[in-house]
Amino acid sequence: MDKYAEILAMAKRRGFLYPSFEIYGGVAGFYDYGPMGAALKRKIEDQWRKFYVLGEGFGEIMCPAVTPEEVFIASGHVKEFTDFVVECKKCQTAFRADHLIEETGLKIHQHNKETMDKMIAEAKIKCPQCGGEFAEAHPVNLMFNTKIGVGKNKNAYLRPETAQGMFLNFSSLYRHFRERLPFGAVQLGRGYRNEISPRQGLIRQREFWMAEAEIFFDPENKKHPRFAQMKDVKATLVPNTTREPVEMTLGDALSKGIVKNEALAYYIALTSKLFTTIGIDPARLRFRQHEHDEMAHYANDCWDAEAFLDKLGWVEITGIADRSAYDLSSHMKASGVDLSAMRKYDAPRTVERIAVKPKMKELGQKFKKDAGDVKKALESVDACAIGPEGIELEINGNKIFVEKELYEAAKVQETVYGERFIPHVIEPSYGIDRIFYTVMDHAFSRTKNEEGEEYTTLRLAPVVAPIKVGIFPLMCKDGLDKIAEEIEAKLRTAGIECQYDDSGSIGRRYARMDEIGTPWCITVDFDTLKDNTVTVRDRDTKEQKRVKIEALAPMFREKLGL
RNA sequence: GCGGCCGUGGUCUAGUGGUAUGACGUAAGCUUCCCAAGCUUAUUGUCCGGGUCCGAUUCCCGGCGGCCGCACCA
Repeated sequence: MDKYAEILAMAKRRGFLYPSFEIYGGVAGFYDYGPMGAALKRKIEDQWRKFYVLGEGFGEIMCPAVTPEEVFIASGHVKEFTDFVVECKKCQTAFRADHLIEETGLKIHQHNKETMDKMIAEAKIKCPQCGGEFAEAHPVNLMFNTKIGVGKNKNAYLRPETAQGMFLNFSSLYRHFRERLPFGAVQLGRGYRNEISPRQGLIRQREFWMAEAEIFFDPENKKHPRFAQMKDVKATLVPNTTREPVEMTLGDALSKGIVKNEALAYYIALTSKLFTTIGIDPARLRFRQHEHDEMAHYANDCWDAEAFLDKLGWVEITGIADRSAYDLSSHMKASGVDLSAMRKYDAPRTVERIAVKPKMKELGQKFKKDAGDVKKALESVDACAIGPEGIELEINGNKIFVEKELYEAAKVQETVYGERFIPHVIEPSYGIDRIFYTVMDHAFSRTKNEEGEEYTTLRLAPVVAPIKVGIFPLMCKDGLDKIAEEIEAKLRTAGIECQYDDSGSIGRRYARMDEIGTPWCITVDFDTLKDNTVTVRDRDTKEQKRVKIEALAPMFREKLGL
């Protein structure tokens, strides 16, 4: 068995992961977290919250997964998540229609079935594999489709990312954070993608957990107020220019222009620190800049955190993207709601501008029910758009001309306190399940004991270990088990997860704890009866030392930083 | 989605047209037991559906799942 298979077998045996719906044959792309897995996952999430909510002071929000269609039309996901696929009639190989067409040098102006079929037919594109004819294109959308309500219902999708929730609530969040940038909102929840063929276990699921932060910046100032604290953090960077890994501090990366702005650099450093804290091996972690054609439809720069996994190679576990103003602009346009922020001037400014005052009586007679829209458009028209004979406007997609008799244009003086702009967004987006698997993979260690048997230890960082302490009576005799049970109760009261075990030999019990990554084990032995001490055994060094029972809870709390 | 290989207790595995082997694990007990010791006892299985057959875990078909390759992975 390879290490990947070993980890999955162990994960199932020890209660970390179960294939979902197993008694009905299972469904690919879904996993259940067992008691150990759910605990480990939650502890990873807790550390993430410690960095983003406690450390950064961001606000955690929770939004529905079921999302009406217009949100994803505006965000671009309906279009970008739909691929047209064609299959060869002869050899059945499937290709993306747009890729085939673009390879011939043609440009696609409309992403629909008719255009794709027509272009493939006209360009006489044949199967690159066998030269066969293609069948008609069919759409493949990666979002789960559903309906809201019965009868007159509304099209909806399960969200493929949690980010949209932060954008939709931008105005409320902006007010919540007292209208000062930068601020961040975060969300930890499930996302859904109807993958065509999910494989590789937790790495590509159809329902998965993500932890996303959207930090809103003034585009003129993508500086991070606490960058000084991060400038000496080292990370392995792979820029898209050289494509060579280099280890350097984020301060250097920024001054050399490898990372474009302070905000991106800050979150690369923060991610590196978070991952080290939860036990990801820095030697198997790198940050790779996306190639220009690799970037998502919304991103203008992106660095992926990639972890090296046994068998799978380098796998993306986090994306840190500069989404610029893409999302807020799109939603502003689609919803008609203002999602801008205000950049206040140090002192109010007096400006002179030409204001257009519509004459409503004439306007009403000419434009009837459109008059209201015309009035709005006139009032916000730019001075340079005013022609000698009138103003050309676009109302609901129609070009109209407003003669100069229908309004008055006059210079006015106004006090302006600032200017409005659409904030830019830096988005660190963490794939929790992938991080979970990385933590398992990097902690998993196999050695041979003296008898040459394979021995598994999960070297989890104590902060994320599901069980912190195993408690064993050496034997169930002379009240040793009673004492052990009392210690268990005491540690639980002190907030330390522990597990009592009196089954099998002492070595077997250590082995069980080692396999689920428990960092410490306590053994109550016959000396305990004499001097009230127990042995505390360390998972990684296997060293034992005697500790007074009363000293146990404070000692573990200190080790765990509680 | 397509093609290839595969599917036996919780895990790994033997084997078979006549209800299935072993190991590990797990549980109870014995053993002053500190790194999967030993002994006794218990425990659970042929992925699902259909077909052929007196009889299918085995042969055939379909589904589901896994692995590999192609495609996909904003």
